[in-house]
Amino acid sequence: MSSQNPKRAILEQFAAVARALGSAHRLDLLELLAQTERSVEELAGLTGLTIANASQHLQQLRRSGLVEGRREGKRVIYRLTDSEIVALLGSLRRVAERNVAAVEKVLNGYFRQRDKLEPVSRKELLRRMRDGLVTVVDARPLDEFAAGHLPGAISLPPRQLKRRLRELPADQEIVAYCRGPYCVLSYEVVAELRARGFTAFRLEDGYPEWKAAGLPVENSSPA
Amino acid sequence: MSSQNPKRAILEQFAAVARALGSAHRLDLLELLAQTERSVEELAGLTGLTIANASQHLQQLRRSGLVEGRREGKRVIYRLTDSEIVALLGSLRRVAERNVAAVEKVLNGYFRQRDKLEPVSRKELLRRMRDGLVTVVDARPLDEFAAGHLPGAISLPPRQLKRRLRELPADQEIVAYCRGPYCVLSYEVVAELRARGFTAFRLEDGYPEWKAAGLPVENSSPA
DNA sequence: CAAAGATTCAATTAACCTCTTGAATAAAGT
DNA sequence: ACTTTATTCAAGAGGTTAATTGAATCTTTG
Repeated sequence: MSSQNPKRAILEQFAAVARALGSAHRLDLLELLAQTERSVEELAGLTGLTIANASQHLQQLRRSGLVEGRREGKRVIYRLTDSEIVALLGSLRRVAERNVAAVEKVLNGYFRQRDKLEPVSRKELLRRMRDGLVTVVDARPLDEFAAGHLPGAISLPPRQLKRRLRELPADQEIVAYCRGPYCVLSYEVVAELRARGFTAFRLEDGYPEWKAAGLPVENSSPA
Repeated sequence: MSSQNPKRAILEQFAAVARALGSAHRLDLLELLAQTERSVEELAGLTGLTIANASQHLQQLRRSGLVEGRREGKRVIYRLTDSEIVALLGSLRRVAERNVAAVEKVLNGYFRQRDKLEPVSRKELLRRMRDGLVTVVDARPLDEFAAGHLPGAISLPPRQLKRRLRELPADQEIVAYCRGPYCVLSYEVVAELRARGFTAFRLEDGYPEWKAAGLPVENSSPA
C-alpha cells in the first residue's frame, strides 16, 4: 500500500511532538509560557534549571514547533507558538487524570480540600462579571498579572493578602484564579479569605485556559 | 514552597503519558485501537511489528493508562481505556499540523487532491442523513465496519468498489469516511466514484472521531 | 574596540529506550 | 498428560536523551 510510507512519516512527526512533551521540566516550561512570554534566564530561575539546561530544553521545544524565540537586546524571549498548545496540554492533563492512578493519589494527598472549594466555571464567572456581582482576584505573581489578566481583576498574590484585606468587599462574592488547575495560589487565597469570613470561590482552570477560550483579557502595562 | 513537590510529581505523570505517545508505532497502535479493540496478534499484523515487540509497546501503553487488556481464551484483547484519548490524539494532530512544517510537506506531497475534495463536516453529514439526502459509505476493512459504523452506512472497501458500483445511487450524493484524517481509504473511494460520474465527498475525520463526539453508531454483528 | 551579560554550542558521562532473540506462561485441543 | 497457540518475560546490543561543564557567540555599554 502506498499509504504506508507517508503515514509513517506523519506519525513520526506526531511522535516527535509527543516526545517533546515527555519531560516534566519541559511541561513546567510550557506551563510558565502559557502564562506569558519570558526570557531564558527568567524561565531557568522559575523552574530551578541551570541556564544551559533550560536553553537546551527550550530549543527542543522549538524544534518540535511548540515554542518560538526572538532576540530582544541581550535576551532571547520565548513564547508558545499557538494557543492550540494550551488545548493539547489540557487534553493531556485530562487523560492523565482519568487514567493514571498515581495522579489521583497525589491530588488527594495535597489538594485535600479540592472538592470542598467548588470551583466556578468560566461561563458562570463571565455571567456574574457582566452582572457586576463579583470581585475577581488574580493570585499570581505581579509580573504575570502585568502580562495579562481577566478584565477588572485585582492583583493579589497570597503574600500581600493579609495587609490588603480591607480592599476587598465584605458583602460581595470573590472569585480567585491563578495559573491553572494545578496551581495552588488560588487555593491558598480562597482558603485564607474563607477563614476570614469572606465568600470566596476558585475559578476552574486558570488564566491560560481563559485566554485560550477566546475570552476577554486586559493588560495593565502594554509592553 | 510546598507546592513544588506534588506539582513535580504530577508533571512527571503527565510526562509519562506524553512519552507513551512518543513513538510512531504506539501512535499507530492507538489509531487502530481507536477503531475497535483487537488482539495482540492482529495488531502486530496490521502494524508490521513482531508479536513480541507489539506486546511490549502495548504494555507500555497500558502502564501509562492509555489502553487496557483482558484475556479471552488464548488471546489478550486490548482497547482504549477512554474516548478522551481520541481527543488527545486529535489535539496532538492539530498542534503537529500547525507547527511542524514537515507534516505539511508530506501532506502536500501525498494528498495533493486534499483540498479539492472539500470534506463534509460531521454536523453537516448528520443533517443530510436526517433528511435522507445522502448515501454513507464506509471505506474501512470489513472487520472494522463490523465492529461499529455510522448508522445506515454501506461497507465498501476500495477493493470491492468496482464490482459493486451498481449498488450505489447515481442521483444521490455519497459521503465516504474511513479511519480518520490520515487514512487514505476514503480518498481513494471518493476519487474513484468521482471519476465514474458520482457526486461524492469525504467526511472530515473518521469513525473514531464520530464516535467520540457521542454521535450515533451501529453494530452489524453485536459481538 | 574592549568588557560584561545573556544565551547557545560542544563534549562528556550516565541513564534510558528500542528491537531482537529465545525461553517461559497460560489456556485450549488431542 | 502432551501439544499447540497466543502472549509475556528476560537479557543484551545499539542508539537516543539528559544534565553538567566550559568555551564560543552575539549584543549592548563604556
